[in-house]
Parts: sequence; structure tokens; C-alpha cells
Amino acid sequence: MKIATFNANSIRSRDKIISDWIRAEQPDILCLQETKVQDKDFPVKGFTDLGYKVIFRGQKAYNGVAIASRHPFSDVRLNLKDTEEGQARFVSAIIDDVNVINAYVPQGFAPGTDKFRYKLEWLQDLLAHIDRNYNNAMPVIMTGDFNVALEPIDLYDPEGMKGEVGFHPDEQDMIRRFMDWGFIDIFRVHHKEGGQYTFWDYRIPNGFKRNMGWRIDYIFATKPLADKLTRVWIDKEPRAREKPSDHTFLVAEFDVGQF
DNA sequence: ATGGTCGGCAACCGA
Repeated sequence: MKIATFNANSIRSRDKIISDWIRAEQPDILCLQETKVQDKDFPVKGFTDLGYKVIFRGQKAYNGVAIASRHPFSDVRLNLKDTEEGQARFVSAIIDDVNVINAYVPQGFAPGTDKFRYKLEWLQDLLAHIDRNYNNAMPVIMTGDFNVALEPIDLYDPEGMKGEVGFHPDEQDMIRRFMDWGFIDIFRVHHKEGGQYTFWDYRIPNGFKRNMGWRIDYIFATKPLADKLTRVWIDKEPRAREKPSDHTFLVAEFDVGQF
């Protein structure tokens, strides 16, 4: 079973990068964030033409998440909280007995602001939702853009960014609570080295070429799945193309029978 | 070298 995550920064602007990548890599599941499209305008045909089903939750201009899958969905959920209609940041489903959660965590702007507090609250709500609905003996994958680098080796300038948004202890403590619950950061299981990033800010001149990036996209898996991990990697090729997203693809393969 | 990001969407906001 091959699963990938990609913050597209507009799914419509990334049409060719996404379809080329799907054709080349043939993932079972692709989780997308920052689709930036309302549901009525979602490019469903692009996925069905490639043999994929797709579920999505979007809004105008900002946020938006989707899961494309070669296998059927069940138990589809399109929002984290029933009251939170306006924030298209969460979609989950069961796909061939694997519980898949796709999240676009709020960016947070800056510590000490309402946006930063909202980011922490959103993560808290996500953890509460997971704790109510799953346990760590179940096969669960939680993936997406978490907008948090965990360790100094996960960003290019840990000294300069210490305490800033995306590299703040309060954010890292929240992510570690997911790991205490039972989620394993599977990229780190197979890659102990630093300098492996999934995001390079457009605003840094030649930031990608100079590898001035952050590892803020994750695939978390519970132990039953993590034990079956065969390969996990960051595919930087799409980031090197014309008109790339500021993020790139993170991919994992598991040796699970039913796929 | 007198410049220096994107995308959405229509003036700036968010990242």
C-alpha cells in the first residue's frame, strides 16, 4: 500500500504536477492540502480519468483538503467538529480497513497571537477527536501539513527560528502528544539524518536550490502499520519543476496484504 | 545588479 501527502498550494494550479505524479507513482492513496477550491469547482474529472475516486472539503481561496484513492471510501468525515463549518482542514475515511486522516493544520502566524492560539486549540481538538474514535492498536494513518518542525534537524535555521511559529515548544509539545498517543513519525524511523525537508518558502531567494527548508509535512502511523513500513521518502522532483508548490510529496509504502 | 514569492481574486490576505 502506497500513500502520499502533498500540500498543493492550489490544486487547480498544480493540475499537471499532480496528474504526472499520479501516473508515474500510482499511489493507492494521495492526501492533498491547500486545494484552495470550493467543492462546486473541484476538479473531480482529473482524478476519475486516472482511475481514482476522490473526496474533498473546500472553501473559497483558502485551505481545502482532499483524498484521492484507487480503492473505495467508507465512513467519510469532512469536518473535525460539527460546529466548524467554515474551516476546510480535515477529511477522514476508511480505505480498505485502514483509517486515514488528512489534516491541514493552521499555520499560526506568530506566537502570542490569536492565530497561534487557534493553531494549538485546533491540534488539541484533533487529538481529542482521535482519542474518542480510534486506539493505537488499530491501523491508523494521520498525514498532512502540520506546520510544525519537531527538531533542530527538521529546519535549515534552528537557531534563528527558535521560538518562532513552526518551531515553537508549545507546537512541538502538541505534536509529541500525538506521538505519545501512539502515532509514529515514520519518515524519521527510516531517516535519521537532518536536512530532509518537505517545504521551502517561496520568499527565500533560491531557497529550494540552497535547501533552506522545513520538514513540516508528516505521515504518522500507528504501530500495526508502522511495523509493516517498507519504504518512506521525500520526492523532491516536483518541487524542482516549473511553477511548483512550495511543498513537495512525502511518500510511504507498507506491506499490507489487502492491497 | 538600483532587483528579490505565490495563489486567489480583485484589494490585499494568507503562507
